[in-house]
Amino acid sequence: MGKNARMERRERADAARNRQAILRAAEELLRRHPPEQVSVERVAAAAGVGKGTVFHRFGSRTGLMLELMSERARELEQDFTEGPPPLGPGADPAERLVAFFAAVAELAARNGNLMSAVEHAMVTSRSHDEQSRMANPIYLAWHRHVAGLIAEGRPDVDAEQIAHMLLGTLHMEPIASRLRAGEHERLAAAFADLVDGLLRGGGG
Amino acid sequence: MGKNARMERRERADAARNRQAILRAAEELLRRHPPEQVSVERVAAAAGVGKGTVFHRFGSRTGLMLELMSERARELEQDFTEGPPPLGPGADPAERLVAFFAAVAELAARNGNLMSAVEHAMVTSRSHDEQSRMANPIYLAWHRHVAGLIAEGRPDVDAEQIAHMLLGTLHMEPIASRLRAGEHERLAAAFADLVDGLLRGGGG
DNA sequence: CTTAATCTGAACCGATGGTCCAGTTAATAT
DNA sequence: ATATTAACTGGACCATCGGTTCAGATTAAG
Repeated sequence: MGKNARMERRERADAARNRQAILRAAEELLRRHPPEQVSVERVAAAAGVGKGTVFHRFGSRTGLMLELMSERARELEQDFTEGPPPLGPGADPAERLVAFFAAVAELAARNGNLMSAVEHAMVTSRSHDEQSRMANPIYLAWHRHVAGLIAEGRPDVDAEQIAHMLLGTLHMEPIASRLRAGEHERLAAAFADLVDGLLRGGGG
Repeated sequence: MGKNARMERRERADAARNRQAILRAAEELLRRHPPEQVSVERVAAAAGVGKGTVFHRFGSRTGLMLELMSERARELEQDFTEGPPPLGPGADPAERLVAFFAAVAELAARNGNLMSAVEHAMVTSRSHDEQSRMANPIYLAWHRHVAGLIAEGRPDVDAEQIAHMLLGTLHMEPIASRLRAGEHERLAAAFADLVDGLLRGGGG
């Protein structure tokens, strides 16, 4: 086949430009305003495009937020699946879990309202497609990772369930607001206490 | 003073009747449908009253959901503040915490979507008053209780923060759906593992 | 019965997520 | 260059929702 003859109909140049404009505009708005004040229309206006374009590109408000989150999460995923310890393989499960939550907390803090923005988008979505958290690939990957580490350290507990619980803590308003206030280290410390107790206290 | 001369302008009979009709209708709808499908308008229709009446009585959608939740939570609060162990005073903190979460899980399971309904109402509220979780008296009471028990058992950790985290787990969709499926015992067990590790593992 | 306060409910409002589609534009074939 | 075509664009439009308004109905008190 010639030069990549399949060629998959690449995204057009103007489309790519607008996609970036939209993502960056959303990012900027989220940095300055709580998620419920960042409507699709405002994002579109800030990006200098029409509302229809946003939906054409991202399918829904949720799709946009998810894409934004993916950008940030991809690197982290790389790190915890194949990076160096304590995030990556090598360290013991408790250490890795603590490191993972610290990393997530920092990611969330750096991006203002991203975590709650995704949450907010899902809850307020009026679209028909399955917007369940379980359909969110990022959440799935995180859950698999956390559940795996828990099971490794404590084969006797319901790792899947507890993983959901631990991940759930990130969506809480009282937590999110602390994140926004830059207190992610205080959060990470609290996580560490929880995880330490769980993995080192009981059955290990 | 005469027979309760202050007399406080009691709620009118028709108003009281409608209040009950609205609460029961909301309860019933919530039992059959996810919270995002239970609009104020549907509740009003099911109760046989106008939409305006609902808002007059409860102020907002959030107010209605909160009232519904309060009905259920009042009894529980009594139990854990002055009831017999293991919920009430007397048992050790770890036991009381586990019992508390088991009770909350059961309460939530019995009422289908109540927990997520309150959450949903708060997030989608367009009203101007402070709808922060911290303004929710039930949440406040629960948080105070949980934080107190944690601090009692582990004076070395950030009890306030961890209390937020533990309570936060109740709002997650994956958790809520398990609650709806009646798996509150599985949830309670997971809670127990978390709490046990925390209170008995580390510094106790 | 009169009166005054309270309650009621349907029309109305503003905002939002999402859809539609006629016109525009970039990539490809000629 | 030009023609062709598929993809892209954006603003008008829609349905729904939480919430407000207010004129008329209803209840309780005097």
